[in-house]
Amino acid sequence: MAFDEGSRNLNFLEEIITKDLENGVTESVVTRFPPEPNGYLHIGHAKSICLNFGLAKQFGGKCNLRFDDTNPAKEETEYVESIMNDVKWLGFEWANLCYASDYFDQLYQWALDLINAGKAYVDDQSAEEIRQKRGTLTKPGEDSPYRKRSAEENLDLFKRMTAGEFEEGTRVLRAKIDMSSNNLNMRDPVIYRILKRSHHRTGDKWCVYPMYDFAHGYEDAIEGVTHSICTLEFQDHRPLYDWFIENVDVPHVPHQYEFARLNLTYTLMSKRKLLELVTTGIVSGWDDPRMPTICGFRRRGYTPESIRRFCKEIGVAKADSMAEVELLQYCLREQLNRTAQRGMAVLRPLKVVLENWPEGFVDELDAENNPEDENSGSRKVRIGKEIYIEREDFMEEPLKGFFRLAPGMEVRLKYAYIIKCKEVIKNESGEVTELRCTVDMDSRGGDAPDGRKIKGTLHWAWAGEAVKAKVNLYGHLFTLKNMSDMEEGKDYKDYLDPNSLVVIEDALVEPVLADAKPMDKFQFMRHGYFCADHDSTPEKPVFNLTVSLKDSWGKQMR
RNA sequence: UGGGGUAUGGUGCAACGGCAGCACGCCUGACUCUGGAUCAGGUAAUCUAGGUUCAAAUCCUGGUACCCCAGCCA
Repeated sequence: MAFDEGSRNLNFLEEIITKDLENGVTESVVTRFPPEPNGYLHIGHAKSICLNFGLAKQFGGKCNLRFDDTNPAKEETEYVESIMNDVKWLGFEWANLCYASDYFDQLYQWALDLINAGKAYVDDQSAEEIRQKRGTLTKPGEDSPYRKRSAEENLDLFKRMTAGEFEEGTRVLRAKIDMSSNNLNMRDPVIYRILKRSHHRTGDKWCVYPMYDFAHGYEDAIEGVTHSICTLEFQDHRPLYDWFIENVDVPHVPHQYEFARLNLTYTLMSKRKLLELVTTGIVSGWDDPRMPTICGFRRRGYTPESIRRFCKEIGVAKADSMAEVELLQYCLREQLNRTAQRGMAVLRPLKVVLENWPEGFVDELDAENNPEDENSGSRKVRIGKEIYIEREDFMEEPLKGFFRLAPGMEVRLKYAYIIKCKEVIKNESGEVTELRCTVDMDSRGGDAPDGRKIKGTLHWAWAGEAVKAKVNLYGHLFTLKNMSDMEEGKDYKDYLDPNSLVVIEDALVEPVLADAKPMDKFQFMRHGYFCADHDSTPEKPVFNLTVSLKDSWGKQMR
């Protein structure tokens, strides 16, 4: 029996680590999260972050944040800052902050070692020639005519490449492995290319830069990484990863393991396409609340806890899979229900006049801040003769099962009084513009003195102190559940949901909500969770819909 | 048509030769001053064909389907 009862139910990575620790393959665990600073982090990265930092923490090890900045053509400082910020926000601390570029000297030395050992050569072929001679999936490649160069000649040429003597694209350094390998990655992969670009950290020091396959394992070796965790598409690269490690003297031998990346319904995860959404102005920026970026989720009002919880709930395996956004939303609601301050906001106001309300009278009532949290206390809400209710809480001809307001029907105003609809006032075009109701003045607090049951309870806003607010209602950016199911000839832009953002300019919110500080989170009762946008002010409050409440009536209506 | 992977309810993950389980979703019902939350219940799965075994999701053999690989990207 390989495992006792206590070690059951581990995911495959935990199993590997547990075994390695038990068998003395390693004494402690070192992982790393290795983003390329060429874009913003998204929810897919969050899975990797939770795995790498989480595993290290779980086994008492360390996890480094390492920028894999080997391609100066694509990388920028703006991205490294956003990445650090996002990782911290998610709640993780790195043991060391590392950059692949810090290892360029060592990497270069190892390249020289490979050349000296006859295991790397300078190829003068063009990119096109190299591609053609690589062969195909079914046909082996051909050796380069430059493959047999002497170590001396290779050394000379490579040093001259490094000195900037040759133009970009004219020469590369390749590993000498096997042009007939079934694994295309082993067909003499390019390991250094000439790039006359300024690097965000090393400036103009280099004009040759290492390729990912060559560099990555060495970076792990330098940092003492024990378990180098990456996504499935690198499985074919593992023999190469091992080859580089085996063919020079490294301080430590790391191993690579692969897991299935996250796919999410209604969500695009491609860095390139996300960049395009930003640059074409389809969204307002990387942190548009509809973006699946970490900063997008943050601005949308998601919490780091909920994202971590989600990453835990989806688990980790090697089978391609598609997680449902509903699970993410569940994780968020689960937390916000316990923690979010409640408030009343009327998104689409309909005026209601309480006909028998004493003229000039203003009542003040207690309202719980959060019924799920007994320590949250209460606040005062005030009410007078003229109030507003939600337009959709009134139906002139109520459908079966509609237990809100309708002519002749009674309903309770949350925390306040029971009212009854007496009269419907419309404008010339037949639109309902105002309701005339009577109020049961003996029902203060919400309970009928005669004990009659009132099924419907509505949220409301008193005209005397409600504050006008802007509310952004966000939904899925795309209409397609599985974005890889796009029809032939169609583009992801063909699936944009025109209603992914609905702006409400004149919602009415109670005063506590208007006082919100940017990023404060609330439950707008009977609507959902909202957070104050980062440019919200008490004079002009702006709220973003984070996630709606579950709505069984609305579902029934659909 | 080469190589590398993966197949368990609608979705995601367990079960490591011994009663297929958990979560989300969905559907009932109870309760409710949020049609929320909560509570109780229900629905629903081992890709396929053989074989080994008292016993197979698990082991063996043969199929099938899907994903990845022909960047001087990572």
